[in-house]
Amino acid sequence: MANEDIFKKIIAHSKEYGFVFQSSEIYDGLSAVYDYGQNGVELKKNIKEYWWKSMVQYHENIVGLDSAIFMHPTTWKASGHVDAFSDPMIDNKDSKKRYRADVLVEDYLAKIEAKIDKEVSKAEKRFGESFDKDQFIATNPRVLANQGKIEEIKNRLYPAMENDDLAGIKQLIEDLEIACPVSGSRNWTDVRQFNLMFSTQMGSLSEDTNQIFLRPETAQGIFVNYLNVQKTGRMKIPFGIAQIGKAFRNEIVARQFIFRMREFEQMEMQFFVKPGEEMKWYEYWKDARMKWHLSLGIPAEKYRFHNHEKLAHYANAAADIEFDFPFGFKELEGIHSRTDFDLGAHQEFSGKKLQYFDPELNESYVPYVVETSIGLDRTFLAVLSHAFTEEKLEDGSERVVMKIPPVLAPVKVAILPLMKKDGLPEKAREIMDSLKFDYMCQYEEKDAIGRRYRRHDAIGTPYCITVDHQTLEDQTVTIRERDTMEQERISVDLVSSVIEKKIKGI
RNA sequence: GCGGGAGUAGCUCAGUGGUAGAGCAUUAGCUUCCCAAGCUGAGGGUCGUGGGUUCGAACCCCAUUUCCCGCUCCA
Repeated sequence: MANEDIFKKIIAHSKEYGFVFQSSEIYDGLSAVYDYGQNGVELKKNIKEYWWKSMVQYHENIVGLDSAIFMHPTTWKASGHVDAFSDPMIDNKDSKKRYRADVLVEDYLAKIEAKIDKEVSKAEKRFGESFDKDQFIATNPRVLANQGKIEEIKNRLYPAMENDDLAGIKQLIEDLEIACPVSGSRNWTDVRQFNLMFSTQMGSLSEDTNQIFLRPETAQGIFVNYLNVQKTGRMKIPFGIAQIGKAFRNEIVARQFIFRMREFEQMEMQFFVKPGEEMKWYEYWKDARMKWHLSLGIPAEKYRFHNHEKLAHYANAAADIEFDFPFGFKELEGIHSRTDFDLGAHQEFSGKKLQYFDPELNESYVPYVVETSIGLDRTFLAVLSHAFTEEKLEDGSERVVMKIPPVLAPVKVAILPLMKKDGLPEKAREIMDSLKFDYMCQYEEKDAIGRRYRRHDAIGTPYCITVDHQTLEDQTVTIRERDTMEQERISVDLVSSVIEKKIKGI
C-alpha cells in the first residue's frame, strides 16, 4: 500500500536527518524504545513549549507541575492500575488468536443474558399488555436456571481474578466449553498474566515490601498534589494543573515506530470543577483541544473525534481526538471526564481529606476532574507524517521537504554565504551572531547553494538567509521561504523582525 | 505471543560458495554569482549476533536478536 511506503520513508527520513534513532542501536536495539536525535529533540521541545504556553501561560487558572516518576505503591492501588493493568491472557493454539481470558468468560455471560432477554421478549409478545416482566423473571424456570448459571460463573470468575488464580480461570473456560470464535476450537494455552506496569526496587533489595512502579500515566502525580497546589497557589475552582512527563507501559506488543513505545511522554492537564458542571467543561475542553490541533495549520480532515462507548473505570464521558496517521486514524489525545474517582480513591486510601471548600456554596466537596491527555511522541509523529512531502519541481527534479509549522521547526533560520570567499562567510557569521540568541540558527558554507537549500528543506527549516555580493554593497540579504521556494530581498536590519513575524504567524 | 517479509558503508541498495561493490552522503582541494552542477584525491564495512556444514560462507543449515506488515492488545 502507498501509505505503508510513505510510512517507511518517514521512518527512514527520521533516522537519516537526525530526528529519531532506535535506542541502543549498536547493541541491536531495544524493542519499542527510541531516542530523539539533534533535530528530533528540537521539534519535541518546541511541541512541548507550544502546548505549555497554550495551557499554562495562556490560562490564568492553570498552573504547572513536575512530579516524580516514582510514586508511593499505594498510589497505583488507589488509581486502579494494580488491578486493571494486569490482564490474564489466553491463546487459542489453532487460530493463533489471543484473548483476554476474563473477556472470553464475560462474552459467555453476555450470551446467557441474551438468552434471558429473548425469553422475556417472547413472553411479552405472547401475554401482551397484561405481561408482568418482574413477575415473569422471578418465576420462569428457564430464566431462573440461566440466572443461576450466571451467578455461579460470576462466583468463580471474580474471586479467581481477585486472587490471580490463573489456573482457576483456565479451568472455568474449559468447564464452560468456551470455544474460540474464529476457529471454533477449544485448544487453549494456559492463562498468563501480563502486567503493564514496570516495577523496580527502591532501597535495600533484600526486603520484599519495597517494590515500586514506574508510573504508567502522569495523571496520578497531579492528583496526589492537588491539595498542595490548590492551597499554596490559592487556586479557586475551576482550575487546572498541567504536567509534561514520561510514563512507562510494558505493552504486550509495541509497534508502529514511536506511536506505541514502552517509554513515552504525555502532556496532561487535569481540570478540577464543581460536581455537576463536569459535562460543561468536558465539552469546553473537547472544543479547546481540537482548536489547538488546528492552530498548527494541519487540515481539519486529518482529525476526528471518537467518542468512547465503553468507558474506563474512572470516567463518565470520554472522547479521543484521532489523527489520520499513515497507518490510519489513531488516538492522539484523550479528553476524559474522570468524575471524583481519582481524588475519591486517594482520599479513601490515604485517609487524608482531598476536599475543596467552595466559598460560594459555603460547603466542601471532592472536585470532579476533566482531563486532557495528549501523547507527545504521537503529536511528534503526527507533525512529522503530515510534514513529509515529496515534490516534483518544474525543472523535473524532485525534493523532499518537511513542511513543519515554522513555530515547531527544529532550525528556524539557516544563514548561508553564497560563496565561501570574498568576505561573504564573515558577513554571514555576523548575521548569524545577531540572530542566534533568539532563534535556533544554522550556518553552512559547504556545497552549492541549491544543495544547502535542499538539505534545509529536508529538516524543515522554514527560512534561509543568503548572503551574496550585493549584501556587502547595500546591506541586504535574500530570505527564502521553504514551502514556496520564493525569495525576497530585505535589509539586514529587518531580518530578525521579519522572521519573528513569520514564525508567529504560523 | 503467532504468521509473513527484511537486516551488506551514514542512507538507498547490488552482490547464489572463491580477494566485499555502486550511487548518494562525509572529508580535503579546484571550479562555480541562487535551488541536490563538474573535476581530482581521501576516509569509512569482522556483511545484525552466535553456532554448524565446507579446503573456503555475505551466500547453505540451525538458533537468536531487531525492524516492518497482519492478527491480538491498548485506562
